[in-house]
Amino acid sequence: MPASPPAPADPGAVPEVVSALRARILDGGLAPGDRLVERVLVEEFDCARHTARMALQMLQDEGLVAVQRNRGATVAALDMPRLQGLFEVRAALELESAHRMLERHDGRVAVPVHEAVSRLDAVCQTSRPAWRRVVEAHEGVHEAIVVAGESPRIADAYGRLSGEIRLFVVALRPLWTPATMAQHHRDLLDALERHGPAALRRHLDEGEETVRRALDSSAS
Amino acid sequence: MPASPPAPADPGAVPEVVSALRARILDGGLAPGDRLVERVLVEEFDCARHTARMALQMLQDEGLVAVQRNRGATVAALDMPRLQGLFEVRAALELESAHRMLERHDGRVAVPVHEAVSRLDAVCQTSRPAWRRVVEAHEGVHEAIVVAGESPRIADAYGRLSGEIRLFVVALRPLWTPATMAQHHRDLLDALERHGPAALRRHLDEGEETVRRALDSSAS
DNA sequence: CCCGGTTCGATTGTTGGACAATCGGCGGGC
DNA sequence: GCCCGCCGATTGTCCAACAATCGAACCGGG
Repeated sequence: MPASPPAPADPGAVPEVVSALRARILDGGLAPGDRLVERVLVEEFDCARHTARMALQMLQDEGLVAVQRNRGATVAALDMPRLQGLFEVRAALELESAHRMLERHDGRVAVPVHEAVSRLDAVCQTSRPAWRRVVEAHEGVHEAIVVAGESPRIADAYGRLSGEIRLFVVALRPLWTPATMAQHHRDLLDALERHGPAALRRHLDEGEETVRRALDSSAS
Repeated sequence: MPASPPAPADPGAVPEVVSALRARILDGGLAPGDRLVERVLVEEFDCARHTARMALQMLQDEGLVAVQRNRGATVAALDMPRLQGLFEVRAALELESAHRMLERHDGRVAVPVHEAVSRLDAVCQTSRPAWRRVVEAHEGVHEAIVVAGESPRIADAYGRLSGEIRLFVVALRPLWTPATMAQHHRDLLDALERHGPAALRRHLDEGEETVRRALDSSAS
């Protein structure tokens, strides 16, 4: 008998559908506004309708799809109110995390956060980096800050936002070069140790404002 | 035809079960740790198993029940790690709300918050007030702060915590008299205008510490 | 007496199929 | 031209079943 069971520890059918759909949404295979009809999902993933329903429910909790009673589910639309609301919650969670991190490390930024910024830097310095890699490294920075706050529950809450956040950060592509991205986050570390969590607030506000312009121009 | 349809606008079977169960949990009809067996719920509420399942799912999102894969659902236990995690997220949301409120009102506390504190005061000054009323008025104060932050999405996130918060606040009963409750929140308003959101942090820390002592003594 | 493996019942996860309720659009009637 | 009622499509709920999984009781050996 093999010591390690070859079975990949089946987590159930629902998570399967959830992650498949999530991947498709984040990769752009499904555009915001697209309808998600249960019958189609059933054929697509060869599962029962209840399974598809449950999956849609989970994705709604993640903010990636919007379901309206008796009216079906659609891929979440990226409009201005959503952007603002998302960044408000994000600010609340990240600022508290930063506060906790700085409080625990005597006002210094934790090592993993420095490492994450370095990785972002490295990715951005390669010639013509894939934007996807940039986005992932960028996520790593903010996630590192949240984790450094040492509150598993805040980290959980933030994790449920991450998909939705990515949806918007990819919209930064036309306006931010990898170089600006890297520069902004190097600056952030300095400012954090110098001015405290308020620096992170300014950083997030800048990001939101930029996404806002990106949405404005793409909506026109 | 009557102008107003007598039909109470059936919101569906799931919300029915959800609110019934929520009420029972918050009123103490169901104790933390009690098992919630799907079959029993089906008989109890005369609904399909999937409906009960969905309801449990929703209540899990609210933090009132814990479901473990293949192991069923139980009423959420009030242990120390949960208390800490809950108050961490709560602090993040309330502090950001307070910050936004103060920023918008030139450093002053918004009127609805004053009114909420007055209501709490009034309830606490009646002779032998029902603790339930005190808890509700107390909730009103913190909810008013969150609403004054003028971020619907933060308010939503906070709303999903409110049931869980109430579970712990009722535990304050043995340690806080209505008088202390009222005093603490009158002081909070002063401190908020004087020292900013940091005052709210101290307020929440005190509350958490008190609940902690209550849990300690009740666990012994 | 204690310990390990085994069996068994209870409960959950998933599936399939069925039906009523609801929504949006289409066409007919005024 | 506008309003109203019908119709297809889709969702919400229910019923019934089966496999997978877990916990606990059970049992035999040390």
